[in-house]
Amino acid sequence: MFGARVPRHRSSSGRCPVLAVDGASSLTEQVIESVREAIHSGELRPGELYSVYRLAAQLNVSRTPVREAMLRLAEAGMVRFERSRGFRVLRRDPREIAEVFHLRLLLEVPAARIAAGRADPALVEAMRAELDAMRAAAGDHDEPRFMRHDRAFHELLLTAGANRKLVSVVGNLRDATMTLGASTLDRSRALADIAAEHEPILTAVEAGDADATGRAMRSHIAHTGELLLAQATAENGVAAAPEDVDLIHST
Amino acid sequence: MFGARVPRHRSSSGRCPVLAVDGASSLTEQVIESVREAIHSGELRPGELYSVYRLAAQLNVSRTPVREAMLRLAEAGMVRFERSRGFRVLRRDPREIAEVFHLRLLLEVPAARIAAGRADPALVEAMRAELDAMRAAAGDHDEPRFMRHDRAFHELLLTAGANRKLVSVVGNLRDATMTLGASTLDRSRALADIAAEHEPILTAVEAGDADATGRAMRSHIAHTGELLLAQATAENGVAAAPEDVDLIHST
DNA sequence: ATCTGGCATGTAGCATGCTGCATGTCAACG
DNA sequence: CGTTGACATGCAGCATGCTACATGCCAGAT
Repeated sequence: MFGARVPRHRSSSGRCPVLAVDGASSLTEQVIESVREAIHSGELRPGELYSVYRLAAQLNVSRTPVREAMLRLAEAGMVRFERSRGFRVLRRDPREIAEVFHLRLLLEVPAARIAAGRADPALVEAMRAELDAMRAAAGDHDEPRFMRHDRAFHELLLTAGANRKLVSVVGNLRDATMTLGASTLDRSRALADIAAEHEPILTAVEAGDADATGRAMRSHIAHTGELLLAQATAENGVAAAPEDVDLIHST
Repeated sequence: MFGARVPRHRSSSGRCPVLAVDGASSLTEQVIESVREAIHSGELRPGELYSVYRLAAQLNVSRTPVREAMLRLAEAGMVRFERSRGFRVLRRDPREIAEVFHLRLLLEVPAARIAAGRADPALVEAMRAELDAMRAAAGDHDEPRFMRHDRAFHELLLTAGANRKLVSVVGNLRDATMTLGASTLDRSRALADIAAEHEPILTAVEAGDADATGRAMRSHIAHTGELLLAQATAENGVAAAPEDVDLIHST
């Protein structure tokens, strides 16, 4: 299990004197991160019942930060509390994946168009750096690292779109899809493909071409959505519902 | 102050035996609602420092549910914790209003178009009922009631658009703007105006005309955004930044 | 064999004690 | 009069005790 990742506290009460391991300031945030990873890695399985008690014991912290962490995850829809029984990791159904990508299309395409109108050499350079990092991560089959740089690439562009709220909403949407079980598909190929899709986006931004940027972004997000949708349906052992696929393309 | 709104607990520890007052199941949720209202009514003012300690005493509950409530509000961006100092109600700057309405345009207009294609007599009837209730509330100058029905009207339409995630995201965006101080503008007129703007939306939906529905929704949301933006700038005593106004119309 | 009721077990939720820390205050010192 | 530094105050954050409740299990009754 993922025990003892969080620093040990003193025998009795009192603030933990160990400096923050993650750079995260509070125990609660560290627990959130641990649980996120545990879900992503499959240590915490959807559908199963868990309890704050046991989790706290495994993580070597008291129940309070665990409880607060789970409450926040519950609010994000990753988990559901059941009164007097425990909490359950929610299963990501394909429907939800489709919905998230529908929203990302609605938000990120216009944002990218706006950002393209404000092409800035520094921005382009930063995005190029992230794209290179993505390719490197794809080569190493390092999915977590790939996801980080993918996210950074998109955030750079969105931030240039100058709507902070939009950036945070899209960030939450990404979080919602990052909790799929570990992807065991032929990621090696898929990662490289996805990285390649970012090239036309960057080119269009560099040229200050809003239309082209929008088109490139649309096709990239739609494609990513299809990949994840296929993966999710495969995990659940069902076929992808046509209306879910349509939802992604209904923009 | 808003003390003693939450049921009194027993002298020492133990679960509060009083049945839930609000219909809300947990104390935490009741506190959230109390604080929401207090912010909206001006009892809790932006910029001021408050503490979980004092708030818990005023509400007659222990610190835990208050803390949890404030953490959730902090995550929603309504409040910010400052280490070892307390928490602060955040001021809604005009910029944020503009951003929220920009997002609502990006999301609600397409959603309304989709929903219009699935016009359903029951839906139209339900929306008409909400619209009537809005007009009645506007007549009574009952802003909270008006807001409830306004929200219900939009949610009916969005739900018909068949993207649950979109409904919840838009709901969060609404929450983010509902924390403006009590509006003391000539609401009486503004409320009636806003209600009237819903009529063309309803008509277009009834006709199953996606284009018209989208246009009506766009102009309604843009107008509402302008109103709130003007109100926010008036509160802060500054003029509305042109780029904020542009943001709303940049869709 | 089937039903039933009480009890053991484990849980969420709330109350409360405790600690380190940020800040304000004020006295002693330059 | 300005500076500094020890102390008082009040805070968030964590640990932990306690209660009501949901559920499973098993003994005893039918």
